[in-house]
Amino acid sequence: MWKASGVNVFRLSRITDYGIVLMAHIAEQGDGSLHSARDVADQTELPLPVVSKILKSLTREGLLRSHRGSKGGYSLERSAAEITVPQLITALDGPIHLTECASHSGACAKEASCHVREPWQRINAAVEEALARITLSDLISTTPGSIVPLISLGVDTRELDTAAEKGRG
Amino acid sequence: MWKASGVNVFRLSRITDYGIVLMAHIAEQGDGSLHSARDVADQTELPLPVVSKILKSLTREGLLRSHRGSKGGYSLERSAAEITVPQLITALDGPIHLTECASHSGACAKEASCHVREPWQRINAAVEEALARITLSDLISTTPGSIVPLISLGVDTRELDTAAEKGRG
DNA sequence: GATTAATAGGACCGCATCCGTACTGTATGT
DNA sequence: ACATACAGTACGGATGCGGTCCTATTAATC
Repeated sequence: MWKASGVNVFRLSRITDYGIVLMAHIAEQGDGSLHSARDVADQTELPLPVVSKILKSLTREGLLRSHRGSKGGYSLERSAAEITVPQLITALDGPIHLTECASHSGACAKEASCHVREPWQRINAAVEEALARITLSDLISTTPGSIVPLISLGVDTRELDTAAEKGRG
Repeated sequence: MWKASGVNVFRLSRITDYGIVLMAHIAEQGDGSLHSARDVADQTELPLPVVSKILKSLTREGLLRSHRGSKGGYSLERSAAEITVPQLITALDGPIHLTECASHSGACAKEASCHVREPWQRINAAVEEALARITLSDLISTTPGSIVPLISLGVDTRELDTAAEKGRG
């Protein structure tokens, strides 16, 4: 059966997906370590042009510090604990606006007759908040059973499951 | 200056955006009320074909109940308080998987060398959880100052602002 | 100073897919 | 019967992501 839109529209871009992988890789080697785009590409098994492009963007957005010339490379601008997921997303995908009308007033011609604009902004804030509580260092903590990030969110995964059940009727 | 990818990729589809508006409109009239696609389209000032398409999807996903024939229309299958945002998103945009590797193992050929897969799944769950705490009735509550959904999340918006500042360096 | 290695910035295009429309079929009330 | 309204599908245009390539600039090394 068809759906109104695609199969899975609510996603981050592949560039951002890769970007987080790259940042995690760099962070794993220590906050001050230096990495050339080539090295990172080799070790993550991602195409060099893509890696290069992403690292350049992250540098321009202030998340990485670049060192040009021979023996150059990239290092974290701040410590991994100070880099949050929304910062990474914003750097690569642009500001987090789940819908057009969640961003700013004036974006939608139907604003006057629409009663959902302000709630959308709240939803947007809720998502951004949830993500802001997860830092790059959380992403590289290698304790498999750890649910520290979720606990800090006050998350009870049982509720999620329950809601999903109900959603499926 | 260019970016690695577009200006704002992390968004819901327009169909889902509309879908929430439509559901909110229907819910506003009361849980049992009946609405034809034409009426909803007229009142929300959205194109009828689009509205029709979305309502059909929502029906098939179990969020609306349809009544065919003359004097037919759509009504909520459940009360507005029992319909959550992730259910709406899932119905129209498909399951919430922020990235490919957040969905299921085997989707990414680089799984073996990737240390970020499990954290991505946690991020995904965090977002879904945050959204699951917001119901359709929250969206139509017309109390402008209400931050009940945010409070239930334990959200402190000052932290978000601070993080955003830091992100911009 | 020449050379090499590495980042900076941007141009370009194929391809996927979202968005909206149109059309046929089926059910229901008058 | 007829009109109304939903069900399901097919289809095309436009947008923009995903990935590559090229040139300029900067820094270390010999």
